[in-house]
Amino acid sequence: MKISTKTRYGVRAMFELAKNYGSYPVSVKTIAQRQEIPLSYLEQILNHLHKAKLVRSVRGPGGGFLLAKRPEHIRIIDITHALEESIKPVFCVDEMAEEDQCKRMDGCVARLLWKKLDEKIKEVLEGTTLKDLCEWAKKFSSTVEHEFIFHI
Amino acid sequence: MKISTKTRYGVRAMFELAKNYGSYPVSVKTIAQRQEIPLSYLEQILNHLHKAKLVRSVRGPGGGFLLAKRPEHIRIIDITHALEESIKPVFCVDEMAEEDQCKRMDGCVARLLWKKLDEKIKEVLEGTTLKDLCEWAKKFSSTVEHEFIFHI
DNA sequence: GACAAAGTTGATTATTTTTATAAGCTTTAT
DNA sequence: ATAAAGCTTATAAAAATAATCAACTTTGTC
Ligand code: FES
Ligand code: FES
Repeated sequence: MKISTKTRYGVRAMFELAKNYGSYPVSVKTIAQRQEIPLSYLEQILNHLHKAKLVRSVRGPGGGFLLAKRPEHIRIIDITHALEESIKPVFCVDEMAEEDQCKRMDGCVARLLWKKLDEKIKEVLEGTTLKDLCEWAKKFSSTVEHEFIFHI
Repeated sequence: MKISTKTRYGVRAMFELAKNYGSYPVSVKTIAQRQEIPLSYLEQILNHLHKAKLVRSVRGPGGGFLLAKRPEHIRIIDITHALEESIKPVFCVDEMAEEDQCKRMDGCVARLLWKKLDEKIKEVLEGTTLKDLCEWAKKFSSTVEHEFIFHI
C-alpha cells in the first residue's frame, strides 16, 4: 500500500505549478531543481500529465509548463490516475474486471473488503485539489518561520 | 497502492482458519489446496502470522494451525501489519519517522495529504475483523447458490 | 538565418521489491 | 520407528519501479 515515487514526484511537480498559477511557465529544469527530482524522470512524468491534459506546455526559450486548469479543478486522483495504472488496492474491485481472472467475483467476500477500502481511498483523493494544498501551505507559512516545503 | 499478494494470501488463509474456528487444526497443505496458494510460500506467511501471535500451531500428525484469538478479535490490520512492513502510503506519515530522511516534516504539505489518506485506510482495516468476513460470507451463501469463495 | 532554450519521444538499463522454490531441520502422534 | 506435520533459512526467478540516454522538434531572440 505504498504511493509510488512517480506519483509523489508528480504531485510535487503539480504543486510547484499550482503555486505559480496565473504567472509564466515553469521549466522542467526549474521544477527539478526546486523539488529535487531527477530531470529526465521528471520529463517523463510531465509527459504523462500532459497526455492526461492536466498541464499545458509552451515550447522554446522561456517556455515550460503551466496547469491546464485552475488548481481547484485538479484533484489528486487526477494525478494518480495519470501516473499509476490504477490506485485500486486489488484489480477486481473494478466493475469492469474480467471474471475469468478472478473466479466467481459475485460470491467473493474479499472483494467486499477491498471495495470498502477502495471507496475510502477515493474519498480522500477525489476530495483534495491542488488548491487545497496551496491553502494548507499558506497556513503553514504563516505559523512556521521557514518556507513551506513539499517533499518525499 | 496495491495490496501485496502476500497480504492477500494471508487474509485468505486467516479466513480459512476463521471458518474452522473452534474445531481441529487445519494443515498448511489443506489451506494451500483450498485457497490455491503455493505451499512453501504459505508456510512462510503462516510463520509471520505465528510470530505476530495471530495463529497457534500444533505440530506432529493431525497438527496444523488454529486462530490464536477469536475471529472478532482479529482485525484485517493485524494481518497486514504482520505481513507488510507497513501499510502507510508514505513512510513519513508515521510520527516516529526520522526527520533526516524527509526534511522538515513539520512544514510539509504533502504529509498532510498522505496522513489523511492513511487515516481513512486505517479506519477500514481496523474496523473489519475476521468475524465480519465470516458473516458476510454467510449472507452470501444464503442468497447465492454456490459456496462462498475467497480469492485473489 | 543561426543559435540556444526549451519540450518530445522511445528505447534501454539499473535497481528494488516481490514472489516463489528448495532443502534440511524439529516435533510429536501412533 | 516412522510418518505427518510444522520450522527455518537460503536462494532463485520474476515483476515492477525508477532512472538514464540519445536523438528529435519547436520557437524566441539576435
Ligand atoms: S473477486 Fe477478486 S478477490 Fe475475489
Ligand atoms: S515530510 Fe514526508 S512528504 Fe514531506
